[in-house]
Order: sequence, then C-alpha cells, then structure tokens
Amino acid sequence: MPVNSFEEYPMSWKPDISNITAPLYIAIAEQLEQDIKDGKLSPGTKLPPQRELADFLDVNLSTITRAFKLCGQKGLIYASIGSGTFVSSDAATNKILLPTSNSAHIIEMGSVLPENHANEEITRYMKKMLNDPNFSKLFQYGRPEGNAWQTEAATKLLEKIGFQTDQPVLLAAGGQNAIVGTLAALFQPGDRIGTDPITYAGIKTAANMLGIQLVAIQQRNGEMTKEGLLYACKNEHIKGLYVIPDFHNPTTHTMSIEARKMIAEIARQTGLLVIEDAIYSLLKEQPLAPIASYAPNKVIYIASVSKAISPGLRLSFIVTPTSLRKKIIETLYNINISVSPVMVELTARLIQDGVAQTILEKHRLYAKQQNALVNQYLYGYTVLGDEACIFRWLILPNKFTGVQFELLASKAGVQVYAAERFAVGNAKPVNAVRLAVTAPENSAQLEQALSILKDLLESDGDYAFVD
Amino acid sequence: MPVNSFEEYPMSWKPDISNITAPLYIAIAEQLEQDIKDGKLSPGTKLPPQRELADFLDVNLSTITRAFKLCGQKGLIYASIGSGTFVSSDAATNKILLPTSNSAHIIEMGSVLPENHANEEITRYMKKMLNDPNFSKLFQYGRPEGNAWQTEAATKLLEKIGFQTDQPVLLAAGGQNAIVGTLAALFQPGDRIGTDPITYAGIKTAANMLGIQLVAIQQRNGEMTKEGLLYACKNEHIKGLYVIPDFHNPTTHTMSIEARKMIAEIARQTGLLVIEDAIYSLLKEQPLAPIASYAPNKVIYIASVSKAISPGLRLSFIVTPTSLRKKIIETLYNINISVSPVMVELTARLIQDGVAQTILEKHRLYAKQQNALVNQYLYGYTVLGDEACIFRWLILPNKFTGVQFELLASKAGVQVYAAERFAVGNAKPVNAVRLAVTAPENSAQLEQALSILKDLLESDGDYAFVD
DNA sequence: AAATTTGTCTATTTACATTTC
DNA sequence: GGAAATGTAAATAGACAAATT
Repeated sequence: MPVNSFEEYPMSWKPDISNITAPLYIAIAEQLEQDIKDGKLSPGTKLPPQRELADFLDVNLSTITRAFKLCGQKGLIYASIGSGTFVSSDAATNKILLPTSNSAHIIEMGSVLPENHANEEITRYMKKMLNDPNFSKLFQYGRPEGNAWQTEAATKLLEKIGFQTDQPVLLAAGGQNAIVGTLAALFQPGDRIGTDPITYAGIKTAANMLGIQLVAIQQRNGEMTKEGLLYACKNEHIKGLYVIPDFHNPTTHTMSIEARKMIAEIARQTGLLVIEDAIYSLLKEQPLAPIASYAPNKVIYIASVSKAISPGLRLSFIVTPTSLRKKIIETLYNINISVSPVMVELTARLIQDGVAQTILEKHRLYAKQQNALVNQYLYGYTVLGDEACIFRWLILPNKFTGVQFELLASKAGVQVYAAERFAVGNAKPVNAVRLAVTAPENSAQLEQALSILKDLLESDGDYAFVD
Repeated sequence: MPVNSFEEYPMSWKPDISNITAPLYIAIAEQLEQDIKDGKLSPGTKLPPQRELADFLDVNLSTITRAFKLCGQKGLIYASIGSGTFVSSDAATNKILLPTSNSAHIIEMGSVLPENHANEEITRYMKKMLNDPNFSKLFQYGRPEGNAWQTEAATKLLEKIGFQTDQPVLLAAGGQNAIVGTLAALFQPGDRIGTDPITYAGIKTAANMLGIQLVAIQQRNGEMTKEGLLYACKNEHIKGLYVIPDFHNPTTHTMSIEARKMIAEIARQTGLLVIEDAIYSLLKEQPLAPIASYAPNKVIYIASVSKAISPGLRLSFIVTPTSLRKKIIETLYNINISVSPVMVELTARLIQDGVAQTILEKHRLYAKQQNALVNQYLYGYTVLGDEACIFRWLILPNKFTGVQFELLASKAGVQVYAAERFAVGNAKPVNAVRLAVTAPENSAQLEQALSILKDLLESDGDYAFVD
C-alpha cells in the first residue's frame, strides 16, 4: 500500500481528528454519524476504503474497521467486500411510522390502519363477555402460553390461513412485539439477518435497537432468489431471515409457492432461522401454505390479529420450533410479563364463536371498495396490490423520488410513505410510495386524497425540487 | 510474570482447549459457561487470574479477557480489579418467577401476586364504560403518550404518591415492560448499571437480555452508601442506577429521605441516569418524596398499576427527563407499538372517578390482615416488612441457606423464593427467603402455608442437606 | 507507602476471504 | 483467470488504573 495514496483518491469523506479526546475509533465513528445525520454525506455515498482512510488519518486499519462496525450496528452504513462501504439509503428518514398526533389537517394514508367500523362488533361482544361470572379472574397475571382453550382458538384461526400445526402457540402483544421478542431471544448484537431489499420498517427499528444488522437478499420478480439467499448464507454469514409471505409490506407481493419451498429447504439445509411474518395472511381468501409448514423446525411463524380483526386487541400468535420454545417464552416473559388476559380471552371467544370471521369478511369487503376507488382515480398509473390488500404500492413516474413525492403530498394534505423508509442496505430504492387505503376515515376522505395525489402525479414535477 | 507460575497456583478451573475448532476466545467462554451450568464451578468460586489462565493455556492475556467478557455479559461471572473474577451467586438459579402452571398442589408464596378480590370492582366499572358510545374507538391503535385526559389521570395518581410533575407521562405495558424499554433506550450492550446487592430479579433478566452488566453498590443499613455509589461511578464506570425506593423487592426496605437526596445529588453531579422503580410506592400510605422530585433531569420514574390496582391492566406510567423523552418514546413504540387503549382508558377512568383509590384501600386492608397472620405464625423469627407490604423477607436461621429452604418448602408444598434468586454480583447473599403474603388464594391457605414453614424453621435443619 | 496483583481498554499485527477489474 | 481491492476477524502487544498485600 503506497504511502499517501489518498492524494490520488477522490476522498468522499475527510474526517478531522486533529483535536479529539475520546478514543480514536469512537471519535471517528461519532464524526461519521454526525456527518451522515447532518446530510454532509448523503444516502448511497461510497466511503473511502478503510485502508485509504487509515492512511489518510495515519491510524491503523483495524481502528477504522472498528469505527465502521459501530456505525454499521446503528444501520448508518452498509459494507460489502470488494465493493466498499456505503451510507445507508434510509439514514436520513425518520423512524416512527404512526400518524403524528398533531396532523389534524392531513389525510392519513401513511400508517396502515385497518378500518374502524368493525370495532363496534367487538364492543358488542365484549359486553356479552363481561357478564360471565368468572370475568374478574382475567385481571390477574397471565402467561405467555395462555390456556388450552385460548391456544385452541388461535390454532383454529391459523387453520383458516391454511396452516395446520400441533405446536401450541405463544402469545405476544401484537406483531411488532412478537418480532422484537423473537429477535431478542434468538440473536445477538452483531448477528446478521437477511430481508427483502424493501421491507417492513419495524424490522429495521427492531434490529437497530438490538444491534442486529440487516442484509438485503437479491431478488428476482419481487422475491428472494435461491442464489441470493445461498450467497448471503455463505458470504454474509446471516443467521436468520425475515420474510412476509403474503401481501409483502410495502410492495404487496405474495410469495410464490416455489419460493416458499425454496426458503424452507435452505433453512433445513443451512440451519438458517426464518421469521415468517404472516401479518397480512389472514386478509387473503385463499392463502398459500406458509413456509413454516415446510420447515416447522426452522421457522418462527407470527400471526397478528391487528390487521385482520382489530389493532386494539394488541395480540399476536407465535408458532415456534420446539427447540426454541423455552427461550422465546423466557424472552417474552422478560419483555411483557404477560399479554393482557382480557384481550386474549376476548380474542379467543371472537374466534371460537365465529365473530372473527364475520369481522374479517367486513374488512375484506371494505378493502375491495376502497381499492376500487384507488383503481378508478389512479387509472393509468402502476399501483401494485390485490383488491383485498389494505395498502397499495404506487410506482412513481421518473420525475419523482419517493421522498420527494412524500414531501409534496404531505404539503398538499396527504400523508404517504416513501420507498426510502422501507429500504435495507445501500441500494437506491425504486421511486414509489405506499398508500394505506383503509386509513382515511371514510370513502369521501379517501377520494379527496386520491384526487390530490393524482394532481401531483400529473403535475410537471418541477416543484419536486422546490423546498 | 514467571513462566509456568501456574504450577504453584491452585487453579480452580482448568479448561481443556486441546481439540477445538471455534476461535479460541469463544471456545474458552463456552467451556466456562458449560462448567458453570454443569455445576463444576459453584457460585462464588474464584477463577484463576486472567494472566495465570493465559499462561496455563499458552494464549494471550487479551484472549482470556475477551472470553471472560462474553461470560460477564451473560451475567455468569463478575470481576473486580485487584480481587479477581468470581462465578455469580445466581448462576444456577432459574430465571422465570411466575407461578409454574403445573403446580396444582403447591401453595404460591413465591410470585408477588396482589389479591384477586378487588378485580370485581374493576369488572363492574368496565361494564359501565362499555356503554359509552365512543368505546369502539378504543380498538384502534394508541400511542405511547396516550391522550391528555389519560395523562392527567396518571398525573393525579402520581400526586397521591407525593410526586408532582409537570412532565406528561408515557405509557408502557406494565413495570417490567417499562424497565426493558428504558434500558433498551438508554443503554448499550456492555454498559454497566448499579443496583442493590439483592434486587428485583426482573432487572437481572432484562439486563441480561440486553447485554447490560449489573454492579452491586455497597450498602449500609439496607441502602446504598454515598461512598459506594461514588466508587462505582468512578471505578466501575456505571452509566445508570436502578433503585426501588419504597418496599424494596425483596428486602422490603424503604429508602430514607437522606439516601434519596444523596442519590439525586450524585446523579446531578455525575450524569448518572437513575431508574426509579416505584412499583410498590402506591401501597404506602405516607410515601416519601421520590428521587425523581430531587433530580427530575436525571431520573426515569416508573409507576405500575399492577400491584396497586390490578395486574390485568398491564399498564405502567413513565416520567422521563425531557431530554430523554423522544428516545424512550421511540423505543417503547418499537417494542409495543402501543399499550392497549382499552386498558389505558379503563385505568384513567378508575383513577379519575376515585375507584382506584377504593381498590387501593381494599388492598391495604387485605395486606394488613395477611401480615397479621404472618406475624402470628412466625412469631420469634425475623420477618422484615411493613404491614402494608404485600411480601415479607424472612431471615433464616443459620442452618439454612435460602436455596436449601426454598427446596425444602417446595417439597413440603409451599413455594417461596430464595435470596439467591435476587442476588447481583458474586457475594453470597444472606440466608433469607421472600414470602408473597397476598399470593395464596385466601387466609386459610396462607395459614396452612405458614404452618408448614414454621415446622420447617423449627426442624433441626439436618434434612436441609438431604436431596 | 510501595510493590504487586489483577482486570480493562485501545491499538496493532497478521491472516484470510471475497469481490472487482 | 489472476492480481488487486476491499472488508472481516482473531490474536497480540502495550499501556493503564485500581485494589490488594
């Protein structure tokens, strides 16, 4: 390595460590973090090679490696051998995806909220349940395993998605809670997990919190390829995989049966642990068999009732391989102590008495109606997504990036979420935004929002670059 | 360092790394972990100094340091400079502290469960609430901040404990959930947090899960000393402190006002972040001002309704310094998305309408009754704890260790928890067990349990050593 | 009070594996 | 296909600071 070779190098980043107090590697990491957050280094920027930086700063190569590792664990940068290190594509986008409370005058199509009307059904049912003389017992502590009758109800629900299992389910407080619990139970800081290049933002924040790194797996036709997956196993040393088989969030893609079998096979062969997030599977009328059914010893299957029945129940079901069950129970206990027994019982009864099914059908019908409006207003544009899916994926004309369009829409009074929010790794995501079609309060509001979006799409896009 | 000095050393642990595949430091850590779990190394054992081990195995000193660090993060060993490294005193005790579901024939005095009767009051109140025409809205998503009216109710409750704050509270799904959220938000793997030498087991499992190390702070008269705390700040580099000011779990100690002020002062001076777990504070009729009131910018205050009102509500309130609020909200959102809005609203109404107060008084009355029975049956023994405290701390005669007594009691049909379950660090804890006085189903069952315990205490203790 | 013991931390050396060109 | 580029990881060296004796 020639001395001072950096002089011939177009150094994209030149940190200044002339006056620092902290240890070198921390000071370098902090400066890198600051420069990314300040926007001095924009998403996708290739950083100088570690050796060049070391040379430039006159420190040891490993000192840079260590500094980069810190930033990597925070999800700020992604590295790949041979190519270099890059600033993450989502380094700048903010993290919370719930409707902001002060957004009174903006129509919500960002957060995926199921419609509100079916909740009246649940209220009616709850009243009935309160007359049970044993109801008060539900205000004691529960357990992550629930009781036999509740577990049976959960199993019934899973059968509706075409998933037959003899494993008793575990309970968590919603899908995200189940994901965090599973990740915390099975992985260590520094471990790597494969995901789609565009995926549910919650897995990103969860991994980030636990120091787990996400690795984007190569795709073809919207799903992971065998080569890509094997490559990541062998070369990126991924220990786990996170997938959404049905109505993938945010791209709406439903995974083919071949891909499901392929992932199951690789999991069995390599020992990869698969987290199968069946968050939207219940919305499908004819769902394909889940990956878990092909590799029950390697797949942690998570089904949430939030999108299919009601978010207020704060409940999800986890089917785990027997060997991992104890560890996951301990971790869930550690995070939650228990799920609200009232909600568990309520949900179990809704299922056992068929009310859940009724609600589900209501949801599907409503989704179809709203999607018809979307198709009507955005006719001519590429808006991916099945009529039963409660969000859609709008591919933007080239004149907009997702972030630009999100900003424009927000100023025009509609909240949508840009592809960048869902991006893993350093690849620039497609120009797209996600539309939550059941989030507006009613059809009239949805139509108003769609009309605004359509106008934006048809504008010349010049003001995409105005502040 | 003399070569082969280990020959003069009574090596307490001689690992065998003759045929290993993994990296050295991992292999050493794994062997240490296995030997501790297999009981080959018992709690309190002093391990050979790192240099001796390195010499013995003919590896570099740092390789041992790294191996020990792995085990330290798992809570298996504790080290202190100058003295050496020791096997943790709780390395063998199991982790889950909920009643085991298959324990039909054993009287529960292990887990601290509040009495069940007040829950009927809550059920009645819930019925009333269900008639509200807006009830269905509670089945949508909530936010970690709740709404203004709910926050106001929480603030009212806190005022009852003598804590006036103008900070709006945050919501978490119970005390443990709040602790995990706070730890995950504010600390990194490898960070250290000070605790009492005997403390709530949940902080141990939470820290363990997040790779955070606990450091026992020196005590005098059952509370932390200023010297001990300053020492740990300076020499153990603790970044946080976990304390239970009222009815400390499991010792029942209530912290003096001087100690509260002292901790607040040190927090202000050194930047230490204090997690104040006010889990039992509501049970006190005249609680002292919390530490948070003396150092609002340094204390994260957690109040749970589980013990004071009902565990089934799965709700806790967090008061945070303004500067940490955003980070904690993000982390709570990441773990829970939201707390059940139904439970938040129910709790808020219970408080606003004074029902919470009624329930609280019922709980206190019941605790007094049960404690009177404890005093009567165990007259002559040292059973620490106020009449309003729902657990007691039984100091055992020297013939029993806590673990021995727990085992004996369990065989005799009573579940109690040994001091070892609560121990932090490598010091051998006092001979004591915790008795959950409101956990048995009724007074008759409590009397039966107390009678059994009394017989055991009066036995010669010889069979303490029988399997 | 000084020397020794002991754990901790950062930076360095060295080897390695993969990707790019 | 081979050389160069590039990131990763383990083991080592050395300095440091606190506690013990």
